[in-house]
Amino acid sequence: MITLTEENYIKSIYQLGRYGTMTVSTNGIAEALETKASSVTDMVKKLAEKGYANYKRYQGVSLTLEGKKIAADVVRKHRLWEVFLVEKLNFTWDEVHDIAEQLEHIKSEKLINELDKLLDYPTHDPHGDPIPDKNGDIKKTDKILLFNLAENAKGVCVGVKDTSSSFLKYLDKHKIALGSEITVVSREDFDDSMVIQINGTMTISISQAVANNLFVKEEALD
Amino acid sequence: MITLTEENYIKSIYQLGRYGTMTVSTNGIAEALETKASSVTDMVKKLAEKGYANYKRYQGVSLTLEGKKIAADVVRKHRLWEVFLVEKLNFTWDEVHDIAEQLEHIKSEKLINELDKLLDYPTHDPHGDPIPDKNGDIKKTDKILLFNLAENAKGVCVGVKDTSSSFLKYLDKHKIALGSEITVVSREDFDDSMVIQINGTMTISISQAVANNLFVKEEALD
DNA sequence: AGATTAATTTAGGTTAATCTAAAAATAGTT
DNA sequence: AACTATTTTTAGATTAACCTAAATTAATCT
Repeated sequence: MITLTEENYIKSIYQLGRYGTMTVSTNGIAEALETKASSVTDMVKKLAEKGYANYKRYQGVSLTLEGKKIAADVVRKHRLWEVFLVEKLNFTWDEVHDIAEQLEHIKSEKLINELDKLLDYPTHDPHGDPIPDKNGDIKKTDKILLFNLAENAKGVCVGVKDTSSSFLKYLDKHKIALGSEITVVSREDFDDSMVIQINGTMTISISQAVANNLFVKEEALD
Repeated sequence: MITLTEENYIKSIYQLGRYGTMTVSTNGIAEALETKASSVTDMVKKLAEKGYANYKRYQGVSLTLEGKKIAADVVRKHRLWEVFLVEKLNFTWDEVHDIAEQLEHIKSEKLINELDKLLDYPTHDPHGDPIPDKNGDIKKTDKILLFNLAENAKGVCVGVKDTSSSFLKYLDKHKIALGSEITVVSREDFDDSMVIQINGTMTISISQAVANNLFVKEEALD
């Protein structure tokens, strides 16, 4: 049996280590989970004993195959619930994270499969993040940060890196949503800000912080 | 802040004490929660300290107003989720209890209100139990046990007392569901079994155990 | 390479929720 | 009313998850 806390640690290791492939530091986990490094050491030992993680002291942690399976499952549930909240219960994308954080731990295979069906098998959550399938596989898209688009280049908004409520509300305010077409009108060397046009209409100036937290899929120029 | 465990104890006290009005015994709670009486004593003290329960040693427990509010809220969530599982996710009434037991602890007022709306404000769960409203009030129906129906009397099935999977599957097998019309054809003094007719067609003999776990609303005779 | 800094681990302790076994209070019975 | 049985409570331990402070290992920088 796996506890809720263990699941959260495994999920963190999975996400910090780019879907479980890389090795993760004790401090990194501690920061992500808002806990202390010493607590992480304890837990990581336990996860290793249980066969969910590979761990040698001072060498960082990674997940075993079994650990990755568990992590992908939790992430799958988290993201499906987020879709549910937005699609069926009128939540906005900045409201769903904390609730999905609770719902991701509900245990029932039938529940999650039926939810998947109800939502018509979505591939991405409301923030554009991919939803792992039943086997834990995720479809990778070739998204890049808006910051890396050249002047005059065009892209479609496909995701956000920062999912904080304040950032998402900022995007809402400026009518930037998943699917919006963004054109880089000009870039400013001085402060790395850029002027962009949204869906061919509104033109605004955005800071480097914004451009570095918005994923786009680049489009061919006309 | 209230913990998951505290919520479960409060819910038990609420349900064992007929929606929080009566006093409940330590052993009763222990049995309901499959734990030991000594654990119950500890927890009940804590609940009293926190203002959720009234407790004097050796005198049993009851809920304060605040405790009742919390309990009703948990029960409301449990039953709404059960409706959701059956109505939207193709679950049968014998499958929903354990999952609702997990879902009832999810904390989000908006979530539960939106769920309520999605389900079109149901008043009863799939087993016929009433769903408390936002204020914790429940609509009481004048249901009686099938066992208490006289010969030739008619009733409509409105609920089950035993919600175990085996009992619910028994009912499914004999095509007894909420809303079914049941006529008492005859009663047997010897073993307290009775012969009933379901929806004017199928006639079967049921044991006292069955008749004592099925709630009906009596109908006037023709 | 040696010294300093940073990251990680160990040691020892705390809290919530549980348990067993023993003691105390209540309830039931003659 | 006294004795017995049952229920409930107390006392003392255990486990999971956490913490602080000190010790250790690794990384970085002259």
